[in-house]
Amino acid sequence: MTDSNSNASLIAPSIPGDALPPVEQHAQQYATVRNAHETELIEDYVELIGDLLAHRGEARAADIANRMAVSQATVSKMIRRLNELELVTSKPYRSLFLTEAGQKMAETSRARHDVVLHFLRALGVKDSTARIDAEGMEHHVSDETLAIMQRFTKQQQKK
Amino acid sequence: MTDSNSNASLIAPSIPGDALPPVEQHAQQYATVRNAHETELIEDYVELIGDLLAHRGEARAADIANRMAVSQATVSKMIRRLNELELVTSKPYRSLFLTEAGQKMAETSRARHDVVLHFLRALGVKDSTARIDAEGMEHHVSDETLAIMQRFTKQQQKK
DNA sequence: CAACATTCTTAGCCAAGGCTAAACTGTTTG
DNA sequence: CAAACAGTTTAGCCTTGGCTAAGAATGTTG
Ligand SMILES: [Mn+2]
Ligand SMILES: [Mn+2]
Ligand SMILES: [Mn+2]
Ligand SMILES: [Mn+2]
Repeated sequence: MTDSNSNASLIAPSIPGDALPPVEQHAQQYATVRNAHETELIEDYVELIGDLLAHRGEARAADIANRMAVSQATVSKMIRRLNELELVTSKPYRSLFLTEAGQKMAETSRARHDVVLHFLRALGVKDSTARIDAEGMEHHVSDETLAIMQRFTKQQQKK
Repeated sequence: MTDSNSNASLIAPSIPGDALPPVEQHAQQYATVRNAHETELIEDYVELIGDLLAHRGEARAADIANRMAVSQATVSKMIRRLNELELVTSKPYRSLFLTEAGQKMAETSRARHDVVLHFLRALGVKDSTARIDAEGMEHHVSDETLAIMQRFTKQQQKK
């Protein structure tokens, strides 16, 4: 039992209230998350490569390693994967470039990332926190929610 | 773009199109996400086990497998991990139970999950979408953002 | 232009999180 | 009470995404 609702100004008592969702719906939740996890690192790489190309003119493996706080070996291996997925082109020991498909993914990811980041700031989250949260959240936000976030941000800015 | 935001007094926005963040800050973003990914599946398991115990009285591996849309073998392996982490206790072929630490994690995760879910609904996202988004987002929301979400939800409910 | 520094790749290791197939245990029921 | 069935575990496989250490390519500079 232990029914001491002392400082429970929080949300859910959870015990009697909310029932479990139906199995199929519940399963769908987890499956969608697993799915997002398969693509999110790829998206982050492609988005970063696009940003480096846009802001620095070139995208070197060492820059990616530094920005991601990951070893160069890890980046090198990932670049081979991106190559196989035909998202980047690369000659050994040279800067990277995005394929058509890569550019498209970079744009989409960047746009989505920005919507989430601007939304969090509009909500009142401080910039450094918003950046951290957005980096993870972006991969788990549906188009429906994204549209609502965008509307909210615009509304907030009018005031 | 070009943030005309109230509390963005921190980083200089500069050029339209947002400059890259400083390397250390950028690296911190990715590192935080990697960190979250190490614990999120554990949290989902523990949270689900807590919910099953609360709503069904027992938590069987088969139920978890069904709800997560994952094989029983996968669940069995994960239960061994949860055991080693001393989050659950289990006798072979019997229902699971949470340790003290497990109960604490379940409560914390459930509370956070609910805050995110209720926030999304308060924003105007439809329930089925909100549930899916919340399942992924919850692991990437800072305490700061969580508090703001909670405030927003309460505010919205007053209307 | 030779030496040194930086960058990049390769090889080999590891843990996490999936899977299938097969064996084992516990429960139900004919 | 012995089968049959349902639930659980184990074994073995795979991919992803990290790491370190070592060596090869490139770039810089005395
Ligand atoms: Mn991103
Ligand atoms: Mn990201
Ligand atoms: Mn979750
Ligand atoms: Mn995630």
